[in-house]
Amino acid sequence: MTFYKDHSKVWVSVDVIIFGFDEQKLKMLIGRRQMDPGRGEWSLYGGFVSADESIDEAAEHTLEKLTGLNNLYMRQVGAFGAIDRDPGERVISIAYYALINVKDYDEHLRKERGLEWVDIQEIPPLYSDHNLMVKQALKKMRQKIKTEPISFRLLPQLFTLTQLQRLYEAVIGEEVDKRNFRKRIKDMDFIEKTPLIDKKSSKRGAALYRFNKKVYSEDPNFKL
Amino acid sequence: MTFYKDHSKVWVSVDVIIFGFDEQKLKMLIGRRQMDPGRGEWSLYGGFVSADESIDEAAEHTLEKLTGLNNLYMRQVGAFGAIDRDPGERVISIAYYALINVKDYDEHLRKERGLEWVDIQEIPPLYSDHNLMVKQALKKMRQKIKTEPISFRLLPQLFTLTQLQRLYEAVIGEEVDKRNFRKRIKDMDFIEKTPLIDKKSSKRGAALYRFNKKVYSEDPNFKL
DNA sequence: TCAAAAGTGTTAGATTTACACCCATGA
DNA sequence: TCATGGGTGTAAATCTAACACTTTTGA
Repeated sequence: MTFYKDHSKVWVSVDVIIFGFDEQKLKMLIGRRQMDPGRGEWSLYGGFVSADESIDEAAEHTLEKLTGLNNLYMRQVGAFGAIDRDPGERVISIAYYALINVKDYDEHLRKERGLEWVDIQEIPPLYSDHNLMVKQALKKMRQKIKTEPISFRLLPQLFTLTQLQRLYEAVIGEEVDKRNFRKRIKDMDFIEKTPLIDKKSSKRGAALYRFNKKVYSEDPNFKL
Repeated sequence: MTFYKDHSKVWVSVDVIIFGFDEQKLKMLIGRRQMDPGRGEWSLYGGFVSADESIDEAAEHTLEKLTGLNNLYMRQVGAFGAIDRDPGERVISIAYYALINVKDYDEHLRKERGLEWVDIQEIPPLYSDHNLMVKQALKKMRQKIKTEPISFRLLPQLFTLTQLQRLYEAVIGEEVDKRNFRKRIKDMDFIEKTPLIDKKSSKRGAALYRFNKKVYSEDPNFKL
């Protein structure tokens, strides 16, 4: 408290947008806000940043509290700081988005928390500026999915090319040509065909693929 | 102080990265830090977010204090919140970058403030995590310049195609073919040729162009 | 036997890249 | 007159987009 004491402090929170894919549509998790102000409104899940954690850690803790999962793909969307964005007090919030495979998410936990998966196309009005956060998160994610293989984070470990295509379409919001899509996938060495066949989705069966992280990280692009 | 009083507050600052173009190279403004901790280190210019301003306003105020200019192009880079990022106290900082035309910037003011234009290629170690902020800002800006006409913010109102090309090259960090570059510019209706000729840069003289904001905003892409 | 999803190539069009010379002028 | 930067077009290569039929098999 010695250096900056002439300046005032503010509350800083994180809000996490959790995207999931249910084989058809891109969805996100929202819940009814459990505290005042705004109790009962649809809202993102958030938490305050405390003194002993970085903002990224705060986001991870929030996400883990909510999903029971960690090590999920998560990226910062940005800081939101309009003076009156929160109807109660001055709070600056940093938004993050995370990607999960819906099946990894415990339905029991979901119900206990009173959370719902809602279609990206049908997001209701949310608390505070959360709709804006979601809009920006979607924009970032659409950008990302074109340059990085984040799709895998939204699918089971093994997936069919049709699943991958449906996901891609759901994210970018338009249909793509099957043959052209598969051609592009074939060029990506980090998407490996396995000898396994999925028989659930069709009578004929579809080859299961998986993401090979090692191959990807050796790619000149390396990230993750 | 009624709703969130169980949570602790933190200091929030903004740091502004000011990019400029001096006809040859992309540069940014840095100065010697005027306060403890870190007094004397090279640093971005920043300021604390006070209770009566949004974070965007805080950034604008900071920028105006620094340059005497307002209405500059500015975008948020993101929030930086490692616990010990600031050597003095816990401070979360939100970075912004702004674009200015170096000639609009008062040299007198620059000297008074003890600021220097440094080449993007030769940025010295900066205070705290400021190098990281700059790195991310550059990445964002390089992205942007490919999809939006932000170049104009770094050039005088009237400019030659060679200037525009030099700027573009300085930003993306590689040379481009003159004929191909000019072909692309010709397709952009919002870059208008004026009847004026610049005689400073060559004996023959080069046509001066200008950015037509109206045409651009009628473009299907509309932004700014 | 047939409905439903899987799988597979080719061609035309659009976009991108590479490349070299003449022009106008002030010094 | 010559050195300097301004200005211009074409062809090859690459990338993208459009498009339709055969296969497998469980019901």
